[in-house]
Amino acid sequence: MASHGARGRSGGRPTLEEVAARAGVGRGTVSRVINGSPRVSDATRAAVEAAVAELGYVPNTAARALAANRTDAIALVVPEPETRFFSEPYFSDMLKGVGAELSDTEMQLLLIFAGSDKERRRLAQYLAAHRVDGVLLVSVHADDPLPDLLAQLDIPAVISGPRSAAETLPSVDSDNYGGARQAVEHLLSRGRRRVAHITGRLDVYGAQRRTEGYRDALSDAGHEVDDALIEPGDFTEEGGSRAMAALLERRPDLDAVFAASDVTAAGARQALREAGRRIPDDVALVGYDDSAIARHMEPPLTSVRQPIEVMGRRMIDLLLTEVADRRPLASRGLDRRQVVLATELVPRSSS
Amino acid sequence: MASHGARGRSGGRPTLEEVAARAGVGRGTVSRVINGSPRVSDATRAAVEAAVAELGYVPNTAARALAANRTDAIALVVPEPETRFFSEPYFSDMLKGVGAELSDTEMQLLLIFAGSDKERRRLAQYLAAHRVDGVLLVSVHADDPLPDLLAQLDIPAVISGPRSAAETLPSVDSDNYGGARQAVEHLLSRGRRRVAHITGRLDVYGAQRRTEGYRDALSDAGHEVDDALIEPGDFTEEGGSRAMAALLERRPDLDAVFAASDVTAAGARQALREAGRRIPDDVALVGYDDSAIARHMEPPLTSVRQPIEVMGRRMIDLLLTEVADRRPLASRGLDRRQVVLATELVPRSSS
DNA sequence: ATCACTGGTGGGAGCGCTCCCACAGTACCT
DNA sequence: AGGTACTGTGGGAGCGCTCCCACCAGTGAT
Repeated sequence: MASHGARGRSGGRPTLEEVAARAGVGRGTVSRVINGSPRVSDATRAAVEAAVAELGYVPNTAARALAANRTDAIALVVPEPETRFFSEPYFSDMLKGVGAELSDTEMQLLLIFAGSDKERRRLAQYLAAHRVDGVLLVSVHADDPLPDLLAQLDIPAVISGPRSAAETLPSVDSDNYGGARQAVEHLLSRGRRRVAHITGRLDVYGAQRRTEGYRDALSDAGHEVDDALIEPGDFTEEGGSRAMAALLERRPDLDAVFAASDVTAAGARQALREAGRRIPDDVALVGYDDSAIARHMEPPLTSVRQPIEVMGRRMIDLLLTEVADRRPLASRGLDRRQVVLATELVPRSSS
Repeated sequence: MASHGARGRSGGRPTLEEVAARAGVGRGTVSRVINGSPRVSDATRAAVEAAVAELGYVPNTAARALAANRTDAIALVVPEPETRFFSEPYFSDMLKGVGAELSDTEMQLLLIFAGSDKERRRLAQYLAAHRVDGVLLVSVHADDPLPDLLAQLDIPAVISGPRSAAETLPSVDSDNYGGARQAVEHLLSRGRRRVAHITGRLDVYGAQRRTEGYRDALSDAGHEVDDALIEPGDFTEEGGSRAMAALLERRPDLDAVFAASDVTAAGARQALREAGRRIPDDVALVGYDDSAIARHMEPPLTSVRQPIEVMGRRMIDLLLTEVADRRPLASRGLDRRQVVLATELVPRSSS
């Protein structure tokens, strides 16, 4: 853990100037070495590195930020209360990917919750102060003012889950449409014929796409799409349960359900059980997310897995590119950088 | 969200200087107003505030940090991989308390994971660069070098869960000893006579205290402490299960178990069930933490609840005091600031 | 020998603040 | 009238970097 032996006189930490003196070079040269500029001779570089090691020099971030007008920090903004953040394995996986991708960088990651109004005001203030070089936005609703604020402040941002087909921000998403198709095609291949669908919150673009995937998978397979087999949910367990009850009432002959999330599926399972339907014997059930819930459900739930960790990594990729492009005067806005990652169906005994 | 209307010429954000010019005062005066100094006349203050609002001025944190040698940020350091952090509701509750207590402050909270060696090296570097004014340490093992590093760098720190009775750092903890006593006394009051104990990791001070509480509760009630009824665990489910099996083999007549954590209790329950013992009929079970596991267990688990959110708040209290004391030359080291909070037994049907 | 260059280097200027000293103004004693 | 003690204020001097321009060899072409 570094040598903290020798120190500058004033009892404080050594400065660039002191390193320069010790190495017998100028300030500029030390700065070049520290920042890995190639325009330094090997001998000089070695001398500077020795001085750095001897003094235990660590650059002063504040000074660097002031002089270079950058912070070397990016924020992961979660517009939800802490509680949801922790309960959803989604976030933890994403954070893992983000952390991994960031680990060979100098960038520092800040985690900022903006669930309450108060927290959002603080965040706005924080961003206005340009305390981060870029922002990672997760689970943003279509009408959130945050993306606009960021654009206005000219702060690079990447969003996970575009807000619409016309998303202007760089984004990373999984293939919601394709994932939904996989789920429905799987059910059809198992011989199911009356496949119902409980949607997610339809103000979330990804949820819309899943519903579209459901429709297209059915019609492409030569089935007609029966609107009576579609019931809106809201990604919650209660919503799933309520929707399932409604579907059973309307179409008691259904033999399969594609739920827009695992949590929704858990609610649906509850309603099915109360109605005396067996899973998968009477009704096959497929969820979305492949979360812990899916593995622990009774019976284990077939689900569509998203590569969340990879999504985290790709978001960092995009953001770092954005940040780097911002340094000189880069041309932006034209090339929409939207990444879409493939999903995978994980079959279990619920279907 | 602030007015971002008028701007300084250079296209950039307005500076102190510009605010001063606009308000017709000097730089020093604006600085005083911004920092809430009382040595400013009301008229001047009003003029400055107006200028600030008109220009949408936001102080440059880097400049402030450089000039004032502080960062207005503190770090919550978690020496565990992300995964554990997210799975334990402990952390989420603590974070809630910390966030709440920090919300009427200018302080920014950074969440830093230091589970791997690589991450720890980065953290050391980060701390050496003095990028935070203080550190909150959670779940630190007795032999962790982190506290020493912090002391060496002279960075204020507060620890949750002292490393030993001789802890030198300010700390916040719940009353592990008392909590254990509550658990055992509860079991005795229910008529149990052969109360076993599965310990936590005994290199964790809190776990030791729980075991001491178990012993003292028994002997104070006039029971002899039988070492054959004590089996070491490690806070994990497997550990709990293994320990329970060992106990059953050694003392098949036991009629109650106090487990050092809910997770341990979950493991014990498994082993008891496999041995054909009914809970609570044959064996009563009490856990520790009152986590979600306790509520969802079958049967629901009696457990000892710690006021984790409050602990988070108190940690911030202590840390902010430390940080403030550090500004002038305060006398430290003498008054050990150790906070211990009371626990509460939550009885459920497992006992 | 002269004139380009080019890789390597030193150091001034400045980033936007806070700190602190100096000073004007007023008030209240001797 | 002359001190003494404030309160409120302006502005110089940094904080420790990065940026950039100037400069000094050396090298090869003319």
